[in-house]
Amino acid sequence: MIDPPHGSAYITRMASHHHHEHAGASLAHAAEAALVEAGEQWTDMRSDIFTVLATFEKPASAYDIADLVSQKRGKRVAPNSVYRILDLFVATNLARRVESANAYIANSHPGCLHDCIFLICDSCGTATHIDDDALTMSVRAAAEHAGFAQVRPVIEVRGKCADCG
Amino acid sequence: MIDPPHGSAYITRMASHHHHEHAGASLAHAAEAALVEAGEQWTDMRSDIFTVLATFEKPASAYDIADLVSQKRGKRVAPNSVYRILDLFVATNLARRVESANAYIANSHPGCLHDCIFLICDSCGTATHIDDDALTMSVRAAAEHAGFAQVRPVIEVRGKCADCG
DNA sequence: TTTAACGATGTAATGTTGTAACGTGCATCG
DNA sequence: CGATGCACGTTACAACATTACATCGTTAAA
Repeated sequence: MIDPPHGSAYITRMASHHHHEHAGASLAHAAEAALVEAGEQWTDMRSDIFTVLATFEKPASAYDIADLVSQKRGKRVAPNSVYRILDLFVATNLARRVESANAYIANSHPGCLHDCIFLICDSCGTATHIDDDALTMSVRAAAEHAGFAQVRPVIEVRGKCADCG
Repeated sequence: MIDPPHGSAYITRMASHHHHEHAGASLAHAAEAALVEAGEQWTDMRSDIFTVLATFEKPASAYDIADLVSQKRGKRVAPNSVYRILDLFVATNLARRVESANAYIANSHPGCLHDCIFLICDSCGTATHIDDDALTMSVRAAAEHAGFAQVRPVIEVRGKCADCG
């Protein structure tokens, strides 16, 4: 039940700012750069998994990814392998886990560290994210004030998105 | 993957204030009162499940509860039955789901509606909660500003508690 | 008083999410 | 060459959650 969330030694500081919202190939390149920067390899498998994750219109479960990558490769890829790589992605900030959906989402600006706020639509399942450092810092501060250390905020909002109104 | 979180028609407004932190039998009584108030029955099964949940020192999974209640009754209680009742408890605000732990926790002041902030220790698994309406209202506001409606904030912080420092 | 309806719980099966343990292939480097 | 390390494969299983349907007891209608 204790579920030490995929933390790591990789992420150590809050990045200073400037957002490039990447998409498609550009995002994959940014991801590759970030991973290499972290001293990890950008393999075909990792590339495929990242692409599927980034292309998926909603938060993707490990099994969603396993299925799609299996198709793409014409060979079964076990969930196990997907989890390994997702854990790496989360540790290196290439992806985020959406706790309330047991699913993952690609980070559209890797290299940029935030406590994201995710908005997940209960109707269509899509997720968007907000960056509001003032808010997330307040949450961190509140937790630290309560004696917590090494805090990792999980801030998600379930609801109905504008489209599903 | 879409995971419309155990919402319901029961909870419709934000309560005005005054906290009584209940414990033990007092809490069970408060829970019973709240459930009856909501037009539901306070059965033996519900009582047993609530007691186990309230007594459990950490967020309890449905299976944790199923095991303990089974012991107590000397008869197997299926997870299924536990989930049903947990869903009811969440709907009536007698309990909360801790999304990042796939587990549940008793509400120590049922009848009092909040967006709780949970602090979960990655070492010992215990959870505490903070009520900070200013903060949670800001999160709600941010989500609504992004076009979301019927929002249900999920605010949890993983970290190391003071004891595990 | 039978019987219909309903709510709560039981039973069984199955689906989904997540981990553990161990094996294989391949590159690098002494 | 052989050792090491890393990525990935394979198998099995554990943990979490839902579905469909059956049973039982109480209440309400006929």
